[in-house]
Amino acid sequence: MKIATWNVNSLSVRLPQVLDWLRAVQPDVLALQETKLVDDKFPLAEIEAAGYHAVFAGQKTYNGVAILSRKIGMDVVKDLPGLDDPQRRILAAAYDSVRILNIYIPNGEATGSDKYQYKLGWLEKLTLFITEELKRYSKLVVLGDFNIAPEERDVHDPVAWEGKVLFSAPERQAFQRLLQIGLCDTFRLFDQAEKQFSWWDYRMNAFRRNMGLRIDHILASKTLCDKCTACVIDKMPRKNERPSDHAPVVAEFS
DNA sequence: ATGGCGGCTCGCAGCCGA
Repeated sequence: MKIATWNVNSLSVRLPQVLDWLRAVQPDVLALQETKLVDDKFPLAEIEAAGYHAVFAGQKTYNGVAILSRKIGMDVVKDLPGLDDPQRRILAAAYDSVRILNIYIPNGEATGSDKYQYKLGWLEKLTLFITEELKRYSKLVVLGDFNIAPEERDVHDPVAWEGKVLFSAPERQAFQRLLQIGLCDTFRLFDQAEKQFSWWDYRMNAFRRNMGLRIDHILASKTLCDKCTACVIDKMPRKNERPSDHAPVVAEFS
């Protein structure tokens, strides 16, 4: 089973690239973030024509998440329990015994800002929700745009980023808590080349200079980590004309 | 120190992202 995540930064702009990528990579599940589309405008016909089902939770201009899948999703959840939040940042669905939890964690703007507090609160509620989901599903995948670089090796310039949003201690601790409650970072189950990132700023030729961060992740429960055979970042779509600033991440399970 | 790019909108300037 091939499971992927991609922050597309507008699905209406990136739809042709997503369809090309589905054809080339043939994932069983693709979790999308930042669709930036209300549900009425979700391109369901094009996605079904490509051989995929879809569940989606959209809003205007910002955020928006979707899961494309070969099978039909069941037990769909679109809200983070305990948080009254109009922002569409979470989408869970079950595919047979495999639970997929697609998340777009808030950016946080800057440490100390209101948005940073919102991010930390969101992470607390997320941790509680995952704890409950693990009780219901032994095969759980939590994937998406985490907006957290977990370790120094996930940052092109850790000295410059020290204490900054996306790499601050409270955010990294929240990420570690997700590992403590029973998830593994599938990317780190395998030997990886150095300086592997999933996001590069559009500015300053950051992609060409590989000035990036690894902030898009695929975490899995113990049962699935034992079955994980690969996890890679696919940089090819970042080389497209009009690319998303994020690259897809792909994990495979036997 | 700033803004740099790209996508969005009750749009043509200002916001947000990371």
